Amino acid sequence: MASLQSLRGMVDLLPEHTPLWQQVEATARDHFRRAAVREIRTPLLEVTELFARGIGEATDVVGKEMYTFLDRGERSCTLRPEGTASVVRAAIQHGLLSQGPQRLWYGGPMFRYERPQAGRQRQFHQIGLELLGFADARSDVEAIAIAWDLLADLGVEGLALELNTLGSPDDRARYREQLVAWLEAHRDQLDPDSQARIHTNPLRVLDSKHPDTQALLAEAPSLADALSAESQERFAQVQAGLTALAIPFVRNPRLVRGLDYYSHTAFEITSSQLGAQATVCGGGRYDGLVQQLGGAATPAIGWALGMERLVLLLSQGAVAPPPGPDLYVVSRGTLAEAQALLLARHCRRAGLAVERDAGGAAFAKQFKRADRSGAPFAAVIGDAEAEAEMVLLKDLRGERPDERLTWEQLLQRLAAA
RNA sequence: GCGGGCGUCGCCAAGUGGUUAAGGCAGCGGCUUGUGGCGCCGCCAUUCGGGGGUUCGAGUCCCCUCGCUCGCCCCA
Repeated sequence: MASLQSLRGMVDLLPEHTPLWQQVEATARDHFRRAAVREIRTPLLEVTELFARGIGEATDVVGKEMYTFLDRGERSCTLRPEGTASVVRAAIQHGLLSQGPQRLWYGGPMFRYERPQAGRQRQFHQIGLELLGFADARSDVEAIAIAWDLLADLGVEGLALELNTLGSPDDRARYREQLVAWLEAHRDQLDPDSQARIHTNPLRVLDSKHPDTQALLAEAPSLADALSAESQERFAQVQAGLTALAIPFVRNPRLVRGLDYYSHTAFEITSSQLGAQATVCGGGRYDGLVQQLGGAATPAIGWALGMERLVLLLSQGAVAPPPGPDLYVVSRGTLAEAQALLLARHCRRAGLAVERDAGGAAFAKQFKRADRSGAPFAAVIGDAEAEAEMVLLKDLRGERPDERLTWEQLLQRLAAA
């Protein structure tokens, strides 16, 4: 085939699917508005170092999934693989944080060079929340609640909130040492992937899907035991807060998350109906990131929600057929066709959705197209109507007889319909 | 990066080595030159993702390649 195609993993969203996306976006916007969260938009392209430093060199995202290239100035640029690093960078760059805590949301395409599969594309879309400058456990609860309520309001069912704590950076460092030592001692019993991660990303080993490794891990030192009293108390507060809001959750001690910047609360909202890529929304606390990217030490929590996966869940229900226009204008004759364009504009200015037949076709054909457009009414202008500056209103769905009307009468009739 | 499945018209789809590649939907034209939804008639793939090979002969067999898809990995 000589014809051009979209790049692998880059998906077109066709007109029949955009209404559902628009509905999700509108609902999300409304939830953010009600939660006093403001939108921020950042570039799709950033210097590579932002992600290398922010997400972590050892992560899969940075190590093998980034769209990175040299621009004409020989700078290494990367198409953003996630949103948080960019938002934090922008907040630092523009001094947002010196104006107090920031409640921000963002949305848009992200890029990860992976093998596509169900619920996974190379260009995909996220909506995300970032609460910058909030340290309290209550902000963790609030962030999660915003995601939970949004999903519930959209009518997604069968979701599970999985919750874990990664502890403070100190807890994590201490635990990491214990874990590495233990993994080292059992190296030969681990699967190859896990062996490779012992030093680069030991916590990820805990989440290995390998059955043998998983069985072995039952003996490993647990993160929970390494937590300081403060971290434990903090985690208890988060759980109590969720319980107070009647948001059900499941503790998952193996939930680690792939990005380096997380600490304390980590969570995922999953659905069993998504196939292998079950996470709809994932996030957590990242108290160290702002500082790591050159800002003042600032606690923060956030999450990102995968639009494609969410839409996948939503479209498992019945999809409403796209609405047709309010009016379809049919015309024949030179004068009439000129008037049809004027009439269409007149009605559009009055707020109606109007489709005008390209004209030229046989009259019968035009009515056929009018019918298929889904419009409830057709406005007919022929030579006779054009001379008199009238239109014939035809009821395409009901039994009402044709009416000969002036343009203003037409608008009134349609407004009443 | 590694496995499995698949690739015939815009969509669905028959066809399993033998002359001209069914059919349905959509589209276009007509029956009906100012009136649609139903019906009827006609048109709509020199070609089976692409390239090689086997054969007298290939959409049908073999090889390579590209793409789609599901899974691993990872994550939204």
